[in-house]
Amino acid sequence: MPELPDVEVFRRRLAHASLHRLIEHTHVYDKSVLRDTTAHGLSQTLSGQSLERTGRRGKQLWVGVSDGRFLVLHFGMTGFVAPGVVEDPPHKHARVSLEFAGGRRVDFVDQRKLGFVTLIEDIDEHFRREELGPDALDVSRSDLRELCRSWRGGIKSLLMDQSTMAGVGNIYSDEILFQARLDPRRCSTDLDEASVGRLHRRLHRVLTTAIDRHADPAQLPASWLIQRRVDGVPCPRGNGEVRHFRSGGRGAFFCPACQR
DNA sequence: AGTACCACCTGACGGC
DNA sequence: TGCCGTCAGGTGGTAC
Repeated sequence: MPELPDVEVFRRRLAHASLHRLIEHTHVYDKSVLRDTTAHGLSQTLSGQSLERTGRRGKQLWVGVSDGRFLVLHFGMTGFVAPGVVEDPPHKHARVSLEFAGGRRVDFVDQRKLGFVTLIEDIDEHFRREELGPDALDVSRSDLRELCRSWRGGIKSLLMDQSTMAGVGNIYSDEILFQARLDPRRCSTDLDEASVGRLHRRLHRVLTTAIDRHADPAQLPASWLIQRRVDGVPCPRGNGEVRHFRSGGRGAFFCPACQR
């Protein structure tokens, strides 16, 4: 689930619940989500410190620790941040939780364990090593024009490639292409200037609107494709029917009548 | 360079 | 009720 808007919501939630509070305890319920660190290492680093700032690049959330290091969270398909209080039992699928002075707790929950938690020294080096492109919200129209020109594949795979731009996944790529009225299978080099302009505008508009609505599909406009991801249902514009196809092993949806 | 396919995990759902 | 196959919004490796 978690794409850029979801992770931005997690970031704000985490910041609200945890910044500038002393970390008293670190619990690791499942060490398989830890990358390049151990339960002991994580606890040693975090206990007695505080979290001072938060940031995000694409789908990765980073947190600046008071000792100068960074905690980096990735949510895979099923991860999220769940704030609470220490008296409450941890979430069923909590893998790591931090307890703060004053009684608050934040759980890193990840049912399918496809996400990770790591501790790193240098955030820029981390993103380089991950080969993460610029955050999708930082991509300018001319950047996008250049990316479309140099990418040899389909437009949907360009949007979803995290080294090209970071943050867009399967769901939001379909939404952006629906709103930009572009066939997801189109080759990116074929896009004319007007199409690149629409794509850029919708890239930003979809992501920022989703953030404003707390990345909650139920709160997103009915004119969006997001709640009509079913083969054969009428498209939100009433022009045609939503179609399902496979794109790189992923289930993708679009409206052949609207998207060219 | 880009794509297809499998794997990683767990759980939900439909069919029988 | 239970077993089985299939599917799921992310990503990495490998083979083409």
